[in-house]
Amino acid sequence: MSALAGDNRLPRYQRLADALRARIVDRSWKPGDRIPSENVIAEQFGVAPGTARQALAALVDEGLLERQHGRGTFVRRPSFDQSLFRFFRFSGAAGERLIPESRILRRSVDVMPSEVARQLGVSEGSEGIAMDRLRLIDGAPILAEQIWLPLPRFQPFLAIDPADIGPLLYPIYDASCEQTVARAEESLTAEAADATLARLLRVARGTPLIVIDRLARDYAGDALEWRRSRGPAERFRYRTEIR
Amino acid sequence: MSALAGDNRLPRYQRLADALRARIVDRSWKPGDRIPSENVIAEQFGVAPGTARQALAALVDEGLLERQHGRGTFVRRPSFDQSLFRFFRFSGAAGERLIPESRILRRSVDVMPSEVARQLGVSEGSEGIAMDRLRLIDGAPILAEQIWLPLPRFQPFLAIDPADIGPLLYPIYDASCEQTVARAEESLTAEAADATLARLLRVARGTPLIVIDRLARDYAGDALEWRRSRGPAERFRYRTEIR
DNA sequence: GGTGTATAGTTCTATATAGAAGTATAAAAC
DNA sequence: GTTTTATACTTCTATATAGAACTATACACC
Repeated sequence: MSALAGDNRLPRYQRLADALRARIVDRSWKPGDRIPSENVIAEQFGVAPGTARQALAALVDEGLLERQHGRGTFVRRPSFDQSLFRFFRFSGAAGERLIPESRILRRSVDVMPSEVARQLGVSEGSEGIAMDRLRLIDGAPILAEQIWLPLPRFQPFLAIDPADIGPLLYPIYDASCEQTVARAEESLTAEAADATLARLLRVARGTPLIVIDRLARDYAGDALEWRRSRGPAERFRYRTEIR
Repeated sequence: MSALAGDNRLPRYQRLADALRARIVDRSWKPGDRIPSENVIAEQFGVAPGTARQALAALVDEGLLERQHGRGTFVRRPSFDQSLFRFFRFSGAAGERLIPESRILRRSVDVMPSEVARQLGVSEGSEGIAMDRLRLIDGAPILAEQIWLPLPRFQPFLAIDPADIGPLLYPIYDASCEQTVARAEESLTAEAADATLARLLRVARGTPLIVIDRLARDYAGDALEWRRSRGPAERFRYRTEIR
C-alpha cells in the first residue's frame, strides 16, 4: 500500500489522481495499457473505492484514461490525425474518411526561427529538424506543412529514410524517439496565398488559405513539434458548439 | 415527493437529470435562479443524496447548471457575447476586453433564403426578420453581420426602435420576446472579400475574410437565430486545445 | 457604527456496502 | 467442433452516513 504524497490540504481524490497521472507521465503506464481495477487501486492507496472512482473520473475528464464497462480502465491512446477531419472536409466518393498521402519536399537540420524556438521552449539559436511536406488526395495538393522538431530529442528521426515515412508522423515519433504526443494547442487564422504557396497548392495567388499552427506536447507538457499547415479555405470548415 | 418518470431501464440519476432539465427547458427555473439544494431534491424525488449529486453533476457537465460551494446550485446564465473574443483579437490599448459598437444598417421583413429557413427549421418561403449590422471599434469596422430571425416568434422585436438596440442582442431577445439563447453551433471558414464587403469593411477586394456561421438555439433545441459574420482574417485568431 | 460570534444552510469530501450490468475465459454439454 | 453454462472480474448504479469547508445572516458586544 503506497501512501498518498503531496500537500495533504488537498483532497485525497486529487492527490490520488496526481499519483496516477504521474505513472502515465513517466511512461510506467503507456497508451493502450490496462491499469489496475478501481478496487485494487483503492486498496493499494488505502482509500475507499468511491474515492478511487472519483480520482479515475477526474483523469477520464482530462482525457488521460478511458473506462470500459466490464473490461477495465485503459490509458487513452491519443489520436490526432483524425483531428484534421474536424477542419478539412476531405471525403471520398462514399464520404468515408481518408488520410491524405504525404510527399516530403525537404528535410534538413537548421537554426530555428526564434519564434519557433520560443514556442518549443528551447534556447534561441538552437538547431532543429525542419521538414516540409505536401499532403495530397488523389494527387491533388490540399495542405502544405512546415514542421520543426527540437534536437537532440529527435536525433533518431534523422536516421529514418524519408521513403519510409508515411502520412502519420506521431506513431513514428513514438516508435523511433519514444516521444508520445499527448495533446496539442492549435491556433487558426487565414491569409492570402503568396507566389510559393500558390504554386505548391495549385491555386491562384491571393486565394484565401486557412493557416493552422499546432504545438504538440507530451504528457509532461514539453513541446515536441511545431507545425504550420496551410490549405485552400474553400475546402475548409471548422465546426464547434458553444454554450 | 415526485415520482421519477421515464423509462425505468435507465439509471435513476439519468431520469432525475431529465426531470431537472425539463424544469429549465420549460422555464420554471430561469437562468440565474437558485434551485433547491441537493438534499431537498433527493428527498423530493425519493433518491439517495449521492444519486442526486450524480444527476446535478451531469447537468453541470452539460453547461446547464453551476454549483458554488456553500452558496447553492444555479441555472447557468449563458453568455456568448464573449465568445467573439475567442475568435477575434479586439483589444484596447490596455488589452482589456471590449464589446464592439453596433451600427444597424437595415432591418426588414422578407422571405428567407431557403438555406436559412431550413436551418431555422421553418417551412420554405416563410417570412422572417432580416437585419444587417456593422460592428466597429473606435469607428473602424471589423465585422459585418447578417441576421435572420423567424416569425412570428420574434414579432415583438420589430416594435423596438433600432436606436434602442445595443450591441448585445441576446438580452434583448430575452426581454422582449422571452427567447433565451442556450447554446449555438458555429461553423467557420474563409473567403475573399467581394466588392460590397470590401467597401463595408474598408479593405481591398480579395482580402481574406473569416466567415462565422452561427445557429443559436434555446434550451428546447429550437433554432432562434441565424447569423453570418465576416471580418478581416488578419484580426482573427481562433485557439483550441485538442487531446 | 463597527467587530466579532454563533448558527443554519449549502456544497464538497470521504467512507462503507450491496448488487446490477457488462466482458472474458474456462468448463461442460451437445 | 460448436454451443451453452458457469465463473470470475470489471465498471456502474444506488444507498446511507458523517463530517469538513464555505457562505450568508442574525445577534451580541464593544
